[in-house]
Amino acid sequence: MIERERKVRTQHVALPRPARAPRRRPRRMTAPARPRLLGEVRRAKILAWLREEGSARVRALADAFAVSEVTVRQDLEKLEAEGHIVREHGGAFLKSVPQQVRALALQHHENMDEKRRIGRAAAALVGDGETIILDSGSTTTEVAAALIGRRDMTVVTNALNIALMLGAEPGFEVHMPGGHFKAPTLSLSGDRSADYFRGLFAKTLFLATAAIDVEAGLTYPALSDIAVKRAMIAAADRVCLVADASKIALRSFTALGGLDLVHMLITDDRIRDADRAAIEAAGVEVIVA
Amino acid sequence: MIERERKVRTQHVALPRPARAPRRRPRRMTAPARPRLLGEVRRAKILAWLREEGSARVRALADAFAVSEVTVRQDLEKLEAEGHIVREHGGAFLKSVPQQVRALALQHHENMDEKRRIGRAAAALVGDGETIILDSGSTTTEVAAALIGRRDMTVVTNALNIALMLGAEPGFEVHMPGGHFKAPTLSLSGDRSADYFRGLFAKTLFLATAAIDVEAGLTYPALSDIAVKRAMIAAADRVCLVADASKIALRSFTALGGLDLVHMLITDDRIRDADRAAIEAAGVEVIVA
DNA sequence: AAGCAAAATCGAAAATAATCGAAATTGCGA
DNA sequence: TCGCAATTTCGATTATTTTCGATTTTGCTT
Repeated sequence: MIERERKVRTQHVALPRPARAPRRRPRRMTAPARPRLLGEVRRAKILAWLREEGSARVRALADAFAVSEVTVRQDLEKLEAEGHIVREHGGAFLKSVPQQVRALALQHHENMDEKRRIGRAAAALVGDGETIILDSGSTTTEVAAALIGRRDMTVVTNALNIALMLGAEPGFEVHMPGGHFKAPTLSLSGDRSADYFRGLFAKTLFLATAAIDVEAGLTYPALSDIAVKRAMIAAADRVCLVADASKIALRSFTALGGLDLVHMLITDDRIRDADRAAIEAAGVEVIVA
Repeated sequence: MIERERKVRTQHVALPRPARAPRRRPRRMTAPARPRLLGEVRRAKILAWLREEGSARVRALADAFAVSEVTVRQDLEKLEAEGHIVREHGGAFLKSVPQQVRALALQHHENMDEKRRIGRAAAALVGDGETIILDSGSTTTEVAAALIGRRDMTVVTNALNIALMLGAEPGFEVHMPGGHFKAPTLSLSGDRSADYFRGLFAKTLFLATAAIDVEAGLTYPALSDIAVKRAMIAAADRVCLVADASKIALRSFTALGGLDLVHMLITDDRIRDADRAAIEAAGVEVIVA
């Protein structure tokens, strides 16, 4: 064990330096705009850590990246200035409006683990800078949560909780259709909602559903949602259904339409082989998260 | 009196696990099993605990997070000040959902007492069964809070927090215009918001403002709100401005129009006599809450 | 009800930990 | 070698948490 003596001046020569390779960098004719990007890399990693953990302590970060706590503090200061994080005495954390808002959606706390996986898989289909439409629902809320950290996204959603979650994030533009507010789903619906989507185009729609059935197609408990969902489908290039496996081979009250309306389904691994085969036979790409 | 073992400070100095980075760890004899949580994170976890259990005792929280009971109390005090919980002798419990949503309106926790009085006075102008329009803002949020308990109300609002508050109440129909979501005010704005009000009529509009001035009229910090507010005004029979006295005789960035747009102003008793006289001379009925 | 003891809270000083400012040091490229 | 900018060091400052005694509340017994 190395004795931690503070007065030794030449201590640094013995320090382990895992990051730096002794290889010489080839000389460049054009000087790069940023001579040092090591700092940027570290900051990006700190941000990644924060997105994973939610918060970080200055000392832990200093240890992890083998830099002084002062440097970490400067990094955090920069990240804070960019609006990504909030700094506090012992470290920093992400603005967790999302956490708070996620708890707002009262019902449907079942299958959360599957829904989270589906959300991550769905988010992987979206690239930075795209425009997407997010339906309301607990699964689509998880899609929204998984999108946090993206840049230059434009999101259109009829779900108030999703708007609140993403609207506070830097790099997100959030738009909502108007309509009649329904408390159980925290969503807007009605004819006026549908009108909003006229003349609007998005790359991908993540659609929620109450029940999927090969014969009945997509069915919903309430009539009023149907118009909005039709309008959303019409406005999107690609329709991606997100639904956990418990909804497959069920029927609800009113039908939106057949499976030919959607291009892909993201679900979890509890889907039965027979169902999967039938859905794929209907021309829908099935992704198991 | 039971002596609890709290003062055990110096236990084993040498941990069996060899430290990966022997960089520098200046005198830390007492290594807590888990690094202490960030204050904000701890408060978030307390909130999560409360959402799970419904209530919590100070002693249990102190044990769970390995902090003193005083610290827990301070945390609870903070959470109470933010409007999330209600504190009582042995611990704390969660507020009702509408009350929590009220706390969502992030900024402007100033002059809350005046705003609450203004809200109550404004609500007194509204009868059961009427249709009203509620602008976004902290004062209009108080109007909404004061309306809770009414029957057969129809409310049109561009404020997400108001929609969430009232939408869950029985006896309330809530509609929202579409538009671009702005996080600081939790509101929707833009041209599409304005379009929504076309062909819509309401008895009373409760309008918020950033600044009132007899000469400059009503002024706002952002241009994008103006269109929505104009449309709201056009859709309402009676326009009722709600603003605490600190906003009187100020000017903001862009003008909506003169005081002739509004029929009444509800404010608090800090309004100066001269201002009141000037506003009344402009044809606006002034109500002091 | 009234009284009493245990438990919980409050206020403020003390202890601990983290931050800030500014000078000194280092790494890297010209 | 120099220069620049990122990083570190160190003392002073600031924020947070704990300690401790006084006070209030609660729960129980009479």
